[in-house]
Amino acid sequence: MDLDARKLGILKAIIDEYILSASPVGSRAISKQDGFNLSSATIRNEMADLEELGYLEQPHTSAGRIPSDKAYRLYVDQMMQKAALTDDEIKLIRAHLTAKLDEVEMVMKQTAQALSAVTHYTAMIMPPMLAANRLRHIQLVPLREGRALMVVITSAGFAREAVIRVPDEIGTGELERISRILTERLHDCRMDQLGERIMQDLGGELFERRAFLNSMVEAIEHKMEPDAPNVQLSGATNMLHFPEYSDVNKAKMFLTAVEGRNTLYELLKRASRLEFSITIGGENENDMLKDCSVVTATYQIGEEPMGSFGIIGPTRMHYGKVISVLEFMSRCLTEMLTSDDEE
Amino acid sequence: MDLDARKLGILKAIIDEYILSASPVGSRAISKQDGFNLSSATIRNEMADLEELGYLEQPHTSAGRIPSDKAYRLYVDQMMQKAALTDDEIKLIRAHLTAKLDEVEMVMKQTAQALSAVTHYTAMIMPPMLAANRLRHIQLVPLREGRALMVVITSAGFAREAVIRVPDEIGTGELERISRILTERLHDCRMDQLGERIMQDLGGELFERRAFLNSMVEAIEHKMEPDAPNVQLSGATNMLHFPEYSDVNKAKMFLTAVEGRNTLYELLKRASRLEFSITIGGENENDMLKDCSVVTATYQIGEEPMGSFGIIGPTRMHYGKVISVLEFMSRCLTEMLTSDDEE
DNA sequence: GTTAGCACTCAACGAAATAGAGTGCTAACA
DNA sequence: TGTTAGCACTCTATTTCGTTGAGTGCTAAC
Repeated sequence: MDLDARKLGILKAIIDEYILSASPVGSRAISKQDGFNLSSATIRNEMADLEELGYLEQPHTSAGRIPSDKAYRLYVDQMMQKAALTDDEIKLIRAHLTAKLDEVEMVMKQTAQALSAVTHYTAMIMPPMLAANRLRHIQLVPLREGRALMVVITSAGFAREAVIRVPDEIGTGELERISRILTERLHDCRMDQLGERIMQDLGGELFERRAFLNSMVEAIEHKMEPDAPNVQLSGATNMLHFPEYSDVNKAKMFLTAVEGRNTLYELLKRASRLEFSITIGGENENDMLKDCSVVTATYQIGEEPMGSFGIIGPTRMHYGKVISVLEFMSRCLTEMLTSDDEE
Repeated sequence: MDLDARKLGILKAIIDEYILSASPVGSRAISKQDGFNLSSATIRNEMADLEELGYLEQPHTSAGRIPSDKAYRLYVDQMMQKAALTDDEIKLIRAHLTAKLDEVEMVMKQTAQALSAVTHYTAMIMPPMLAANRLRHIQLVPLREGRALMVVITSAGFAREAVIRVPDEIGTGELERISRILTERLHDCRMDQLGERIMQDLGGELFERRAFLNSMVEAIEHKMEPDAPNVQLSGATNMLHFPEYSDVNKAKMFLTAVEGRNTLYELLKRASRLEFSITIGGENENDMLKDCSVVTATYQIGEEPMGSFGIIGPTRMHYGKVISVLEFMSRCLTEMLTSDDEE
């Protein structure tokens, strides 16, 4: 028994239908569709075959069939057409993004909102990883009693702050001097090499400040990698509109899983290695997401991949549309973050 | 007919019971309690009176009674005892807050999490309003092509960044000079008076930079007030545990209302005027929150009120505990943000 | 003023009946 | 050999209806 063209066609029709209706698809519904001039009985035979092959499942004897994860995988890999964005959708996205966004955090928030608004699924995005950025400026500003605020600014215009301890013997003037020397010497140094460079280059001139520089490096390194709490989430409640989540307990499970950002953080971190990824139902490592599909993409600054973002929805997701939206958004983001109009 | 001591006692017993059980309280349940040596029939008579007075409601004829908003108001104003925090609760809060929190945003996040974890309700917090802070440092860092990153640092150690346009004729050296002059002259100026001061004081020395300074002031003012998207939220899904929200639609309504932060922002902004506030059910202006109670408090830096935070829960909320938790948290936050150990 | 007693109400629960969608199989057909 | 009509069968979802039990309101007696 083989997956011939007709079986494929029927499977595609079933998946398309199920994505819309969310309820098991019967043989009659398919046989009535244009294109197949087959009776429901014939479709039934084919459906039985497809079930045996693992592409369809039957919730119970007298129900229609629903696609399995395996079917979605086939669908995504071979059968699906991308759905171009409508003008309205593009407008909606632009409306979220064109407002003057001068903070990255705002860009992240707006992106997540745009994604969830346009797809009606749940959107998530991880802020940029700054490892590949280059240093532009370091400034130490004294606060009260042995503390200073260190501000580090990168080539792409990101700023990171941290409060650090300052040994008593370092005064305001000295902080200023250290700032100036570091800014001068480390200009254009990759952020993830800052540690080595500070330690190597500056042995001479700032030798007696070794310990202090060490604590600065530590603070910088800590701030460059985004953390779980920095993951932006939007539209988690969208899931409640889907019949899959009409059961309060399922909804609770899902919402609890995404509310603590750790799950999403892991997801996005792994996803940042691939330009694009689709994970369907059981393919997810996280048990909480066994009924969900996750589609992710990445954005860049210049040529350098900076972070990832994505959509979580029911396995019965409108993949074609989601993929198009993410591709579009990836271009938008890369453009926004790369252009000079952005922080 | 009057609210005598016995009626008050019975009302309190009913409210206490209902807060625990969430289901209508019958006369027998009260008459069996120690303290009242009254038969259920007597209680029934009193309950009928209390209903007539507007303190109790009956979902249907043969059900027990539930407290009205008016009853909760009376309860909160006159009858309730504060519930001291248990050691475990204090530990839980400290566990969230003692981790080295060097960014305000992290403090906000952790506070919200601690509040929702310890109360099992939904917590929200608004980041500090910096109007009353004083300027500590201004730094302009050139980015590419006519842009600079402006970093403003305040006395309490907060930093705000904004990308601003720089006229072509202003070079790197000039940016440095402007930074230095502004930092010197405006040192310790209240953030909300920065605009006037810049414009008045510096007419002479930086006269030809008037337009540029103007755009700086504008950017600063924009960044000092927290925005709706900055409101931190935690534990929204906690509400799903309560029988009040076992209906998916109610849950959806609530979650949608809090997901868009605007509602909460309005709530907290209004709340920041009062040191403490309790709003019960229908007292809420927002229709979405007619079934909820909102309890808010404020935190300070030094003597200056900085922002507000609060709890949203069902009207059947454990007010005594929530109030204690918020009072405790208010002290914690004020201490954290005031002490030198904080950004 | 308090209480026992009783008839009454109403939501909640569960069993039984019904409807309807859909299947699998068989036999006939092209 | 693939396709189709027909039919018995299965199983869920929905409705109906009786039952249960918590709780009330009222009355009459204490």
